[in-house]
Formats: sequence, C-alpha cells, structure tokens
Amino acid sequence: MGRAPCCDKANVKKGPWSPEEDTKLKEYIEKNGTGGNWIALPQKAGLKRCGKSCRLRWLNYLRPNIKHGEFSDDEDRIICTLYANIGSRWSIIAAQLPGRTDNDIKNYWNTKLKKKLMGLLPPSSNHQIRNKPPATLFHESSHLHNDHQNPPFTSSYRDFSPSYYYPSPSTISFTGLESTSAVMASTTNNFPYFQNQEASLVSPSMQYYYNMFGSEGSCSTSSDGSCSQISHGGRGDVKQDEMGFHLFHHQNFNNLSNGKGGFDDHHHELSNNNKFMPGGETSIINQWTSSEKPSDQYFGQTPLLMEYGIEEIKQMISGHNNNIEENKREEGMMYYYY
DNA sequence: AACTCCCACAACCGCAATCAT
DNA sequence: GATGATTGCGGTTGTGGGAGT
Repeated sequence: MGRAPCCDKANVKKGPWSPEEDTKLKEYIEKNGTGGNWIALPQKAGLKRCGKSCRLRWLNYLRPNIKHGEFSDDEDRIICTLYANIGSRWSIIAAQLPGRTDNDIKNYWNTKLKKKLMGLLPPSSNHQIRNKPPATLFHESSHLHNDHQNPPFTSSYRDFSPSYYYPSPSTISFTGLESTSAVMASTTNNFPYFQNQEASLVSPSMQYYYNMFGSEGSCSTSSDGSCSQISHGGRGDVKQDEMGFHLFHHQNFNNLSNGKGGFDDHHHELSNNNKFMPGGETSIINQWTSSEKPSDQYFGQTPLLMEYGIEEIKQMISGHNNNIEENKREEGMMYYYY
C-alpha cells in the first residue's frame, strides 16, 4: 500500500502557473507568510494547487531576489568546482550562488554546462568520458600526471557514483589507462575546475580519495552498492547560514588498497569562525567492501581531538604527499567547502 | 505557411529525513 | 517508540517557443 497522497489529485490544477495564480500566491505569502504549512496554504490562498506545487513555485520563481538569466563565468566555475567535489547536491551548490535556485542550477548543468565541459574535449576521448563523473577525469589526469600504476577500484566506480552516469555494468570497460592524454590536456589547461582557489585544493591525492567516493563526496556506500547521504544533524537540510567547512579524515587505507578491508571516515563540522570543532556535530560513515571490518581502533572512533583552523587544514592538504601509492600508506585528508 | 525537431525551463514525482502527536 | 504528516531534495518529464526544413 502506497502512502497517502499529499492532496486530492482530482481537484488540483497541474501544469504551468497562470499570472493570476502567481499573483494570488505572491500576495498571500507576502501578507501572511507560509504559516509553516504548505499543505494548507493553497486553500487559504484560494488556489486549486497542491501545496508542494505552491512551495516550488514560490521558491523557484516568485520569491524575492531570485536571479534569472545568464550565468556568469564565476558562477560556472563555482558550479563546476562544487559539482566535482560534492556531486549533484544542487541545494548545497545553490546555497553558494545567491539568487540562484537548485532547480535553476540543475537545469543549467544538465542542459548547458555539462555540454560546455564536454565540448572542451576532443571527439576521440568524448565517448570514453561521456558516462563518467567529472571526478573520474581528475582521477585519470592524476594517474597520468604521476605515472602511477593501475588505479585500484576501477571496477568499483559504478558502486560509488550516481547510476545516472553509468550504463549497465556489463557495458563498462574502463581500466584507467585508455586515452588520457587529451583528458589530461583539457583538465590541466582548460578545465574550469582548476582555475580558482577551491579547485587548486583538489590535489591528486584528493582526486584519488574522491574517486573512491565517486561524485558523492559525502556519500556512504553500503555493501550492496547503495548510497545513502550522511546526516548533517537537524533536519538534514543544509541551510545557507549553517554553511561551514567539512573535513573528512580517512584512515586505514592499507586495508583498502587490496580491496578487502575497510575504512571509516570521521566527519566534523567547522564552525563559522573556521575552527575545527571535534566535539561538535559528528557523523561517522562506516563502509567496507568485504566481510573484513575495520578494526575497532578505527571503527566508531572520533579520534581527531585537535582543533584546526582552516588555514592549517589547507596547509595540511597542500603539503600532503601527492603520490597516490604513498597515500595508501598514509592518512589522507580532504575537505570540501560548502 | 506548415510541420518537425530541439532546447531550455518549469513543474511533477517519488523518496527519505524530520517533525509532531 | 510508533506512526502519520510535512518538508526538502534530486531525478525525470512536460511544455512552449524558436530554429530548421
């Protein structure tokens, strides 16, 4: 039995909003607010619309200070950088672009920006990257750049990435070795990801870690390959005024290097004064790829008891050994900004 | 002018998280 | 703690308009 519908489908209007409906909704909310109840709002406002539809219309179109029209180059760069680091978490990306909505950015990415990026690559390599997230390009570029061995986890990309990108597993044929020179040229010289401050922090070692997570930088992948979001506390919805830095601290990489072991991440939030708050919000992501669970030493612990400033973290990252093989034997750190 | 195709954007849908009782 | 209601998110679909034939 499915869940009860949020409204009487037979008696609600669907499809594009008329100017009259817009006016009604706008005037009602400006006068009364949403009242914290979107479901009841349409009736009160005299609209034959579903509450969800009203909410969407307000948030994406009618709300004050919504910016419409062309995206700037800066906005492009921010979107690309954040997409590369956290994947398709449009609400978080939107929080960094005042006046833009998640829907707007999502549409822009799907219809223009993605193609724009693909257009930077020669046709010969296009077919090979078409179904990979941007991070895979990072991976390939770092792989070439650092003359590494076959990357581990190549067969696991699909497990850590949105299914959106991937054809059925049987059609995947990617070793990490094919035709990367064009990709490399594009990523290092032209790829917008590398043209701003945030992007400069995407070191090869971070790319490596990123590839283990796919495009979901904050995604926990269970043994069945499914992916669940980490909890941010509260309602789980990250609001702009709660933005901060997140740090992922990876340990026990030795176990991962042979694809057998596991690792855990300790996720901490930085407060607005850019201090790492070890005792603050903490969620632990546990994941492993086989029955060999990580040791208790790493499992369920939150050992980062120091307090770092963001500059210190940046230093740690920039000074981190970029050699992937080395990193497998070291602790790795990555952070992303949102 | 009529038709088809394509694209951009708006809107919908289902799901998961959270809240309220 | 259980359950239903509500909210927010991200993927997908629908729609309208412009371009091409």
